Amino acid sequence: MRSRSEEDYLKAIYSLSIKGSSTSTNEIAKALAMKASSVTDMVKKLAEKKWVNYIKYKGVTLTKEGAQIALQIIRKHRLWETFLVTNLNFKWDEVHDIAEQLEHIDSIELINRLDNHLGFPKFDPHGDPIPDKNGKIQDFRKSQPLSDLKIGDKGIIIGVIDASSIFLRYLDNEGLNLGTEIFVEQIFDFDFSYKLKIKEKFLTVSERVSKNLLIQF
Amino acid sequence: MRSRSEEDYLKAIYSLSIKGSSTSTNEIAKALAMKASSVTDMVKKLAEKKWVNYIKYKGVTLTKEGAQIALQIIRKHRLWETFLVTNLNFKWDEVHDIAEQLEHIDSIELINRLDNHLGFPKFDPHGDPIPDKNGKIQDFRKSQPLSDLKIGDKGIIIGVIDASSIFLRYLDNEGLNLGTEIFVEQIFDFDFSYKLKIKEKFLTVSERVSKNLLIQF
DNA sequence: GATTTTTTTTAGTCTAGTCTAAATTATGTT
DNA sequence: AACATAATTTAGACTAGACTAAAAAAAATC
Repeated sequence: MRSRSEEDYLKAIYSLSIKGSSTSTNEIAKALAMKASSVTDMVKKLAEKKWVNYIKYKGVTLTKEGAQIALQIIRKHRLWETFLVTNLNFKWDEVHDIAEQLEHIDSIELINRLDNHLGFPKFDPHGDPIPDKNGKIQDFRKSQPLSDLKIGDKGIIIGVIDASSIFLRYLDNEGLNLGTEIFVEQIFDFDFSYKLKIKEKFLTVSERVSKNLLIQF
Repeated sequence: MRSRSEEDYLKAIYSLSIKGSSTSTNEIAKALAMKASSVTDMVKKLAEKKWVNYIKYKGVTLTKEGAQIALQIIRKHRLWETFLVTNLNFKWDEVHDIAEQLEHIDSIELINRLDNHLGFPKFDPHGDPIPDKNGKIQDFRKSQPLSDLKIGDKGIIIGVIDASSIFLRYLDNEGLNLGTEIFVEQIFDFDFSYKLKIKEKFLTVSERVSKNLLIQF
């Protein structure tokens, strides 16, 4: 069996290793709001259980088994978040702390039934992918029309709904290309036009455009 | 804040004090599968927090506050059990261990929303009463038609669904009165008639009768 | 390449919650 | 009431998981 603490470490290491391959004890300490010395201790224990590879002074990586465990915890976290938002009407920004507790409930049967109950969702309310029971995740993220974003949201353009050449030419002309990162600076109430920030420059687009641009968030 | 361990103790003391008023450390130890010495230690700590009254060698009782906490944990336990059975289709005998974990999730908002989502049930799938958010419990238990009982179940007759005089006369004639204790000896598959044991005597009633007799279990 | 700074580990301490074994108190029996 | 037995508490030890302070290693700077 795994302690709650061990699970927290594995999850943190997983998240950190998305960026770089190897993770330092210091980074883990920062992520978990702990001291580096505590991390060293725990990492040794995790290494003994074959959940991480650890070389003194050289950092930590997850083993296959460790990554699998981390993915299952993330699966639980995201399924619970989905449950809280879709069934209990929480706002998506209120659910993190509760899911942080629920993710440690130990029952595979429970989580599979919850998954089924929710209709096997592929993404959680934040748009993050939910690993399936084998730990597989869909590595593309959910997209939504720009018109669904709110002030302060950001994302990357990954597609269009209206694929007419006239629209595509317009986008090209304005510098709105696949992969362009946008930030919603302002939304004007009177006509729902969007003021976007793109690489330190500003651009305002109409409501019509906002409804036809797909944003990965 | 309360530790999981403290909560387990309070809940155990509450359950034990339903029977007698004061509870011994030994009883608590038995209930929690621990040693009496461990219980003594914890009980002292609970006394310091004013959750129990404790006099050396004389036993333990819950304070008002301690009882209130225990009731809230029981509330969580029974609401989660209800959720597991009614929303996730678990059998009523599969849910205890999972609810034992879920009852420690710390969020009042969560449990109130769950309560609302389930339609403010007054009894859990085992027929045990669910305390409301103020800790109030309905002290009569749920009733159900005899036809919902299984072999080996027992209960007391507390009412009828069909209140026609012809049915009531039939019951009276057969000795089936309010307060009569019945035991389900057998259920015949071919016509769903019920063989009941009543004070060492046997009586078989039809499916029709079984659907109209309310049993408190 | 030597030295300083930063990162990481080691060594020792602390707390919560458990245990065992011994001591103490209460209870039951004659 | 005295003694035997049972229940309870105390004393001391252990583990997990955290911490602080000091030592050691790695990285950065000159």
